[in-house]
Order: sequence, then structure tokens, then C-alpha cells
Amino acid sequence: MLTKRQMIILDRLIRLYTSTSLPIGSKTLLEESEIDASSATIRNELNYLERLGFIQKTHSSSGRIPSIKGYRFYIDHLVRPQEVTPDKLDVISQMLGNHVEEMDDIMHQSAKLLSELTNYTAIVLGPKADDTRLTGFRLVALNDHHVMAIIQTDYGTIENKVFKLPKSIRESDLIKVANIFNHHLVGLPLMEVTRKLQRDIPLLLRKYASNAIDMFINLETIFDESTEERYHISGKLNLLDFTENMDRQKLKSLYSLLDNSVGLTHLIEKMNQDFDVRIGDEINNDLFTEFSLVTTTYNVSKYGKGVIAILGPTSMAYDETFGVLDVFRKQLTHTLLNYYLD
Amino acid sequence: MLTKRQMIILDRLIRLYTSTSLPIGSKTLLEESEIDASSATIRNELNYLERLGFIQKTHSSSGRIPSIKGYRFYIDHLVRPQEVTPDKLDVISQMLGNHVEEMDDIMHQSAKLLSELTNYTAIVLGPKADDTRLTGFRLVALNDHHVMAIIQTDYGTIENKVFKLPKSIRESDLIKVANIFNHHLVGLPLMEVTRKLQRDIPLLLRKYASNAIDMFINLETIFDESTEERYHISGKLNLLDFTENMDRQKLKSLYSLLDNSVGLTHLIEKMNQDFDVRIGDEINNDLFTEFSLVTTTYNVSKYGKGVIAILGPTSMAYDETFGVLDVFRKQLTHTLLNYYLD
DNA sequence: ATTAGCACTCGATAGTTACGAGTGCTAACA
DNA sequence: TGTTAGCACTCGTAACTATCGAGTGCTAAT
Repeated sequence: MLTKRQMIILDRLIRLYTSTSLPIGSKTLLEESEIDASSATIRNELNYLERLGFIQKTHSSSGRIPSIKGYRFYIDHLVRPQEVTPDKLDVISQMLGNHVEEMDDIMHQSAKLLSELTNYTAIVLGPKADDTRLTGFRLVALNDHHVMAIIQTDYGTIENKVFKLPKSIRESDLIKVANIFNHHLVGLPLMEVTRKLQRDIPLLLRKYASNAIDMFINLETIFDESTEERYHISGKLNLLDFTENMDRQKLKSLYSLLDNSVGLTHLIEKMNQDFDVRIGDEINNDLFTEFSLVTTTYNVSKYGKGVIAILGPTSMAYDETFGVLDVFRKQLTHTLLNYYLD
Repeated sequence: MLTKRQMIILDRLIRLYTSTSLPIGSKTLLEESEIDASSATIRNELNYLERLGFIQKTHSSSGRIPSIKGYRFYIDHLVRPQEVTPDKLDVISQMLGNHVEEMDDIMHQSAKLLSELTNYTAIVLGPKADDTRLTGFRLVALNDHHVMAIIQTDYGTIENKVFKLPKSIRESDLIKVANIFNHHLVGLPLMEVTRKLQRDIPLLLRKYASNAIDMFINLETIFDESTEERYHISGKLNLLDFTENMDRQKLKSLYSLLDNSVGLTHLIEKMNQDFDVRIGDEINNDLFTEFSLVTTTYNVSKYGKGVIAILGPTSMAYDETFGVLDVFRKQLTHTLLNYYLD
């Protein structure tokens, strides 16, 4: 167990390191913080903290930098979410109170705002309920040879896809197809929709609208898309601010990963706590040894849970980030509840 | 005027520099190419070429690298588009022969393929005809409080936007609005549509569907979007391969610019020739001193002209790029003609 | 006009030195 | 027993120097 003084020293060291990115020595610690002891005493304590693995040297006579274990302790015991300044608060509530047209817009704007407020990279996942249901299906004939299919779910997603009509199809076929889909799919959970699309629907189509078989494959894809996880990422360029030492090849891999929905959701999904921080190696990916990932959930009651994540350097300003995230998730929950109830 | 030999030397020097990125000396030139002269003679010629401004030294006793003027000459007189290998040709025609569902998809896939084939960054602008007309307008009620507006133009763009209905609106109002739009706007050139939207339409709405005034503002935005230039960019990460020496701040500005549609179209628009290359400072933007921008147009007869651009280093493999671009534009033209006629 | 030969330039690399921030340890002190 | 002043020691950083060699321009011979 650490003594009070040791904790203070660790706390100050991490804060100083966060703001300077330089190894911190006993003298700096003495001058820049209000620790009531001499530099020699501080040195002794630093030595002790190092032996416990909370801090480390970059070379034998350097100052100390926090280790993963040190950050872990800091996050679990020392950090205190910083209160969000009124002007930032204003920006958040203004943005979230604003236009509430499409679900995707809210998510997109949220990611953007979060990245701007933190100067890190923000990732936002829309709310996801296990029992999301299909609430609407439309086929809109745009002209002689183009149709738009539109599907809706009860948590606000609206997908659309335009596709070309096979020549053989007539308007009456479209109506038949729309009817079949509306009768047999609308109202069901997406899980079941997917299953029926593979089994029952082809049979029904063959029976009642055999002309339309050709367009079925096109229709299937739009349903696939609707069950895909939707993520919104913003502030990717901010990574350039704290990857000075990363070589170009690695930087490229990193950005590729962030552009790839599979890699990204994989990165985020494994979290169930309310607030979760994974530091460096804890992320379990070589590319992220110098990064920290702060994730939190927002819960829109029966409409499901969503995830917000901030990706920044291990030496992130955790207190600020925590503060912003906490305020933001509450506001977002509020906005979404309004969106659903309205 | 340059002699035959001087041109050969310039040509070889540029090719060698392109593949090594190292200053090229007389000895390398002697060994690596089939110039029938001694290194001393080559040195004399290099000296001459330097005095004319085609090449330059990095320091007083270094080899030579091409100058902007050198590249200019190379592109205008020496480069010969390299024939595209059969397998690349296959990939292109396969991709373009494939799905032709939505205009945007074609553009998007084209940009992606071009960036992969060249290993540079590709930018594609959809065809743009001055007299594009509005060919369709739909209002689709999704549920009690959401409507999707869909507009189409005769060159294939389909835009849609979902918005919330003001409470006062009924289904009958929607039909009225749709009728008004269809009667007074569909069939007109977009230019005129924009004008009417500001003048005539508000009056008509007030007269025949006064309830719907509130939703008009939402409808207007979708028309705005349809007149906006649509661009597709791909392979942005490839820039990292040849910006080793660029500092992070500049890199950030560069990527910001590429994410910004205004900056980007501004970058491309000013071209009217068939093939156009702007090198380094010719691009007229401090960020691009180390880049070259190769642009070309494709012409889909009356359906308008589009632009394809490749952004790469000044020391780009021009012959290859030219070859790929030339093949691609032809194939794309062909595909689009099919798309429109079909 | 071409070319062999040569002195010269200058960036890159490696080795040397000086500096100083920071350490651990020892011994004295409260 | 915990704290602290003092000091020798470590090692990265920066500045300077020496060496090397690729490449040049010039001269004189062909």
C-alpha cells in the first residue's frame, strides 16, 4: 500500500509529465508542487515507487516517467474528473439541443464535438438494443428503371439503397414485393428478419411474385447494412499531434485500422463497465502501445446502449477527458430520449 | 533548344531520380543508361542543363535533381504514357463492368481503384452538365412524424434527406407540396429550380398549402446539396509514403484541406485541357510544393464532363500515371454512357 | 567536340569533449 | 527512525573535429 505522500508524489509526477512530456526529477517535483519534504526525501520515495513498478527511468540517471501500472493506479485511485467549464457546457447543450433530424446526424455531430473538446480522437456508436425491430419498409419507384428501398427500425435508423430494376419487373410486382415484406417482416426483431430473409421470403416470392426473384438479392443487402454496427469517428488528425516518434508505416497501419469498421468495433466492443480505460498494452494491439482508450456507455433505457470512446496518448489529460465524457453522456442520453419520445 | 543527347540525359536523370529519390551524378548516369559518352561529357551536359534551369544541385558538389522546369519539359516533351499491363486492365474493366446501381458508387469505386493502381491519391468528380435538369421529386411519409424527400436529376444523382414533420402537417399537406414541386420544378434546369425555390415556390405554398410553410426550409437544403459538387477521394494514406520530411503541422493542414470539399474542388476546378499537370508551385498553394497534380477529364457527351485527378509527389511516375489515367477515363466514359442509355 | 585527370567542395559519419540534470548513497541530524 | 545535505557518479545531449567519398568544374591532351 502506498502512503499518502507517495500517492501525492505519483499524482504530481503524472500531472507534470502529462503537461510537459518530459521525465520528471526530484527537483522539479520539489519546485512545482507543494510536497513538504526535501529533494532527497522525494528521491527516496521515487526510488520506492520505481521498485514497486509505478514509475520508470528512461536511462540510469534520468527523471521518472509513469509506467502503465502507474497510470493504472492513477486512474483507479487518484484522478478526479475535472468540472467542465461553462462555455464548453454551453457548446455541448447547444449542439445536442439543436437539430434532431436523423439519428446518424446526432452521432456524427457528437463525435465531431467530442474530438474538438478533447483534442483527441472520438468514436461514437449509436444505441444498440438486442430486440431492435423493423418498423418500416418502403419501395419507391423513382422512374422506369430505378427503385429506392427504405427500411426503418424502432431505434431510429433509416437506411436506403437505390438499385436498378431488372427489365422484367413491373410496377405491380413491386407492390407485391412490398406487401410481402410488410406482412412478413415489419414488426419483427432484426434477428428474426435476417432469418426469414434466408428461409421464408424466397419461398413466398417464388410463389406470389416470381418475377421479382431477380431483385431479391439487391434487397437483401440493405437489410445486411441495417444490422451492421454504425460508428462515427472524428478528429483522426489529432493523432498526428502525439505520434511524432511513430514511423510512417505504423502510422499508416493505424489509420487503416481506424478506417475499418471491423477493426474499430473490435477495439471498442469488449467493454461492459460504465467507465473503462485501457492503457497501452492493455488494448491488446501493437499499434496502440502509446495510446489510451477511454470508453463509456450511455443508456437510453429500452432503446438500447451506445458507446462513446476517446482515443488519445497514454499521457492523456484524464481528468479533463473524464469530465467531458461524463457531461456528454448525460446530455446525449437526454437528447436521445427526447428523440425517441417525441 | 536542347540537343537529342541533352534530352536523353534529362530523361534518364528524371527516371533515375524518380526511382531512387537520390541526386543523380554523371557516373550513375553513365552506368545506368545507354548514353554514348564519357562521364566528363555528361558532366558538361549536366552543367549546361543546369544553367538552363532544368536541373539543380542540392549542394555545390552533389548530383543533380530535376527542377520544376525540368519536370515541365519532361512532361511536355519526353514522357510517354506507359501501356497498362493486362492484369491491371482486367481489374479496371471488371470493376467498371460490374455493379452500376448508383452514380455515387461508381465514382467512389473509381477513386478507390485509381488510388490502388497508382499508389497515389485519387480524386474523382462526377459528370457535371450545365443544363442538368431536375427529373424527379418525391415525398415519402415514413411514419407519423418523419418524411423522406428524394430528388433526382437527369445525370443520375439521387439525393435524399429525412426530416421531422412539424406537428401541424397532415398527409394531405404533403401531397399538396409534392404536387406543387412536381408541377413547377420537375423538368427544369437546376439553375432555374434554385431561382424558383427562392421566388415562386414560397408564394405558391402560402397560397395552396400554408400549413407546409414550416417544412419548406428543410426541403430547401436538399436542393442545395444536389447542386453541390460531389467529389470522391481515395488513397489519402498514400501521401504518408512520400512526405517523410514534412512536419506534422503541415501534414495536418494538408489532410484538413483534402477533407474539405471547398478546398478540394478549388484545387481541381481550374482546368480545361484534356490532360493537365500542375507541378509543385504551379499548384499555387504552399502545402503542395512537393506535389504534382495530374488532372484529366472524361466526357459523357451531353451528360456532361467529369474530372479525374491524381495527387502524388513531384517525382511521380508520370508515364505510368498517364497510362492508367488514359485507360481509365475511356473505360469510365464507356461505363457511364451505358449507365445513362440503359 | 570529347575525354582523362585532378584539385576541390561539402554532406554524412564517427569520434571526442564538455555540460548538466538527475540519481543513489553516505553520514549527520531531529 | 525518518529526514536531509552533500557528493560522486551516470548518461544523454550538443557542439566540435577529423575523415571519407561521391560528385563537381576545369585544364590540357586527343
